Amino acid sequence: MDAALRAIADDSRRTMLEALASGPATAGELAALLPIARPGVSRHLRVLREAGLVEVRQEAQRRVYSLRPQPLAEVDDWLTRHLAMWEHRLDALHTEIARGTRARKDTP
Amino acid sequence: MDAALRAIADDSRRTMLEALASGPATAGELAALLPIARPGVSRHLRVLREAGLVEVRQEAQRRVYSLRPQPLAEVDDWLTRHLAMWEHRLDALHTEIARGTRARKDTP
DNA sequence: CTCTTGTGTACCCCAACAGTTACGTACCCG
DNA sequence: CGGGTACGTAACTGTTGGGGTACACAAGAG
Repeated sequence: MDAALRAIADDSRRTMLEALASGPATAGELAALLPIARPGVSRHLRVLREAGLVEVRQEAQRRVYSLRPQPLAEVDDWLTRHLAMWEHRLDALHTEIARGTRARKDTP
Repeated sequence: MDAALRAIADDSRRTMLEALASGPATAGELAALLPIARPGVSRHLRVLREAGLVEVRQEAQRRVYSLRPQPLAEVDDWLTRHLAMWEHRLDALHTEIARGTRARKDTP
């Protein structure tokens, strides 16, 4: 999950994922719509592959990449769960404060 | 949203956020439970503050940081929306493939 | 067996960043 | 007014990571 999170923290890689969302594409096609050269794209694809976010299918000389959203679903799960906890915690704090912040000084 | 995503891609900063989830804490307290020195923590806090993930309240000489989950909620939204789209897209591709991948060769 | 195409890898460069120590600053206490 | 405390910032350093160029390599085309 950590790898996936770090992977999507990069702009270029997010763009590549969004492109792959419209269907599988070869490395060259992905490179065509990015402002960076092919080798750079190749390296980005390696990161995405190692994070489990894409998978490759060798088709003659072409390497066709396709999306694999599972790891992102895990990230989403993690975020959703933690957000729920945190927001709940914050609500509790706010009502506690509303009931009187003075209590703080009584418990150093 | 981008800033928040980059911010939580870092291990130390995620740890700090999780600590803050149990209630506000001072910079020193946060530094105490991390393996890095206070100045480093201070800079991490700056990143989190600029991403809108925490807010500060000056209390005498102490600076009390508290969680502000809104930006994370935006990240979660983004992820959820895109995941829904992508998984839907993948399902469509799979059924299309099930119906016969031969069609591919007919439309070069 | 060459030649071209499509990709990945090796190597180098540079910018960004995490971490450190040293220092400045604001605040309460006496 | 000192003096200690809790921070942040400045300056420096080592490491990481993205970018490019040059090259290696597999596979179909001829």
